[in-house]
Amino acid sequence: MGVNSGASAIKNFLQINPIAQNLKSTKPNSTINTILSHLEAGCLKKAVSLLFSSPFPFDLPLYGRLFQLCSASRAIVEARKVESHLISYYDPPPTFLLNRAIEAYGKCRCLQDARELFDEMPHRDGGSWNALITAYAKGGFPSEALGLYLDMNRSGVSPSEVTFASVLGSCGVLLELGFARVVHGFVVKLGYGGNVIIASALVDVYGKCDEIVDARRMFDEIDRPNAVSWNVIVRRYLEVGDERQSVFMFFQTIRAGVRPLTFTFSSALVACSNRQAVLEGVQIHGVVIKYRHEDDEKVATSLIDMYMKCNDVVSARKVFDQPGVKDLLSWTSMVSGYAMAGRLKEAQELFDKMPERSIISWNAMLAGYVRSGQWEEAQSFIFKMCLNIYDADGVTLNLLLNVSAALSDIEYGRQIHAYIYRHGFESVIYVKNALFDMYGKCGALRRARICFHNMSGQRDTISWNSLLNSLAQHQMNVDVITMFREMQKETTPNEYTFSTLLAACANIFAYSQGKQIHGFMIRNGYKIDVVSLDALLEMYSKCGYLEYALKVIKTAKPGDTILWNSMIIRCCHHGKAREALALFDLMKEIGVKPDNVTFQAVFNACLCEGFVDEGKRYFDAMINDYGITVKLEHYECMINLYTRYGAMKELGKILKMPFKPTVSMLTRIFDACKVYPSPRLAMWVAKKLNKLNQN
DNA sequence: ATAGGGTTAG
Repeated sequence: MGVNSGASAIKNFLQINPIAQNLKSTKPNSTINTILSHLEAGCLKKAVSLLFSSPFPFDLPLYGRLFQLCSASRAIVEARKVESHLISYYDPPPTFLLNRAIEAYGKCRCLQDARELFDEMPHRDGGSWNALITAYAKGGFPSEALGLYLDMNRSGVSPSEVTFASVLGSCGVLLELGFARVVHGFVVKLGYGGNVIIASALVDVYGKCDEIVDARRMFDEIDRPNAVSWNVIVRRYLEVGDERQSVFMFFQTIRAGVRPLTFTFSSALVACSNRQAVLEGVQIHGVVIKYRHEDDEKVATSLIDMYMKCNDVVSARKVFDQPGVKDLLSWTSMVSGYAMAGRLKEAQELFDKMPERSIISWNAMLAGYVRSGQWEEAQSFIFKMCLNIYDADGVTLNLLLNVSAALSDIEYGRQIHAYIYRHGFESVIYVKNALFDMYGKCGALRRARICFHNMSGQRDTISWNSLLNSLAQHQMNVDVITMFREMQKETTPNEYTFSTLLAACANIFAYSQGKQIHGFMIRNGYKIDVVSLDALLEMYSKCGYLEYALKVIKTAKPGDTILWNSMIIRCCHHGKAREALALFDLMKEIGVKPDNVTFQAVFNACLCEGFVDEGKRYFDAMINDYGITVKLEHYECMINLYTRYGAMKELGKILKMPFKPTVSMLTRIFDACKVYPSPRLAMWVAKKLNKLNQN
């Protein structure tokens, strides 16, 4: 070991041939002055190049300063030269300076150099261990860092606060909860529990390991949390999905009088977007302005994102149009916002104007087309994309697979599969999931089965949901229910699982299974969102248990008008118009606001049972009490009602509508006139129809 | 003569 290190080669050379020590410079002071003036001018390279024109040792602080500069500018070549000079003229060189050298190598990500120097040091102290452990931890080798920490303990060197900080960071990366707990004990034993940096690191590890309660307990133990501590707790709450607490802790930061970091703003704003909490988002915007962060691109990006995800496009645009916030990120965010809001024209326009684009910008735009199901547009966008990018990533491949699945284009899907194989994306679980999903949706069940089998050992909830979906899509309803049992042996279902499952139950009228699933959801505390609630209603209604569905719908949120609408429609399908109308009354009682679709459904219910007077009353109420603009569809319903039951007088009145009657309306009126004689109306409609026929 | 914790667009 160590033969490849430049520094050690020179050292070996000097040991057998120490001519350097015999050289004498005529003007040592002039050399050092030139070096200092280069450093003053910020020119590290020039300063270092002059080192060896002085065959004398320099003062120790100069080496220290040089190493620090090398660290800061990641100058590996210079760091090696400084080390050479140091070990040439000091024997032995002071340990603290070699520690600085290890740090410099670490910062330059030359872990090999750091390790060799460490191994060859004649005398090591705790600082040397710390420098190397930090180098590994920060250089992306957390397990090596932990290994070194164990070596350190074995060699009898006591860890310090610095050691613990790095070690806890590595535990966080590796999700080594057990290791972290042991370290925590040691921290307390050595009396470092009050150190805010270590305490924050502990909060971070516990949070990352999903132990948010312990994280919070640790946080509460900190005497005076600083900006980083607050940042950590806000972030960790966000990442475990407790957005409410995340936002709450953000405002606590302000109350504690701590100025939040820009990162903290971003986290809190993401938390707001996830909860659609625009009011809190606006408050955070206020804090942004108070702390003069408005023109920080990163904060602005988070603001744009928050407003976009809360459907406030105007405010998002306002932030974006502020001077000085436009960068790649905020452009991308804006495009993504438009795209995800389904405003693809605006998204594409902005995308075309972007001064530069990253793969994420391309993905964002494509995701918009995919989300809105605009497959043809997606295809032509992909064509352009292929000509312009060379760095497709996992997300790109996912989207491409979604497109080929939607178009059932298995040929294209296979090509993407080949690309995935060639570029080593096969190990990425979400790419695999999308691939499997594609084969399933294209009906290539044999290929899908192979994919699913190949994924054994790393299948997650999404893989299983995909399987259930593809079975459901092929009407294999019984298999959906069977495979759900298999799924539970391997992973836990989520809300999406249940909507598929309940739909399968509904298709085969499997009431008892459906009911069991409902019970399962309740027992296991799944939140029943609009989609699964709708699936439940559908299952109970289809299985003929309307009363039960009615019981369930009362647990819906007042905002979910759609659920009530589809429930009213379902009642009509079962010929239960009275129940449908009762539902409408119940809506009023509970405070659910009906919309135009609700009234269409209500009119249809009246049509089923021949409730002409009620229909007219509801129609008037829609206009006068609810202020809903009457659409052509509503007139259609009313005309159906009046023609079917011969309410010719009302029919005549309603025809003064602000729309041109459609052909089907006219035909229906004409037919009604034959059953319920109404000469004037007959004349009017005959004229209209004739005119149409002539044209 | 010193080190250390947090990382933001799909």
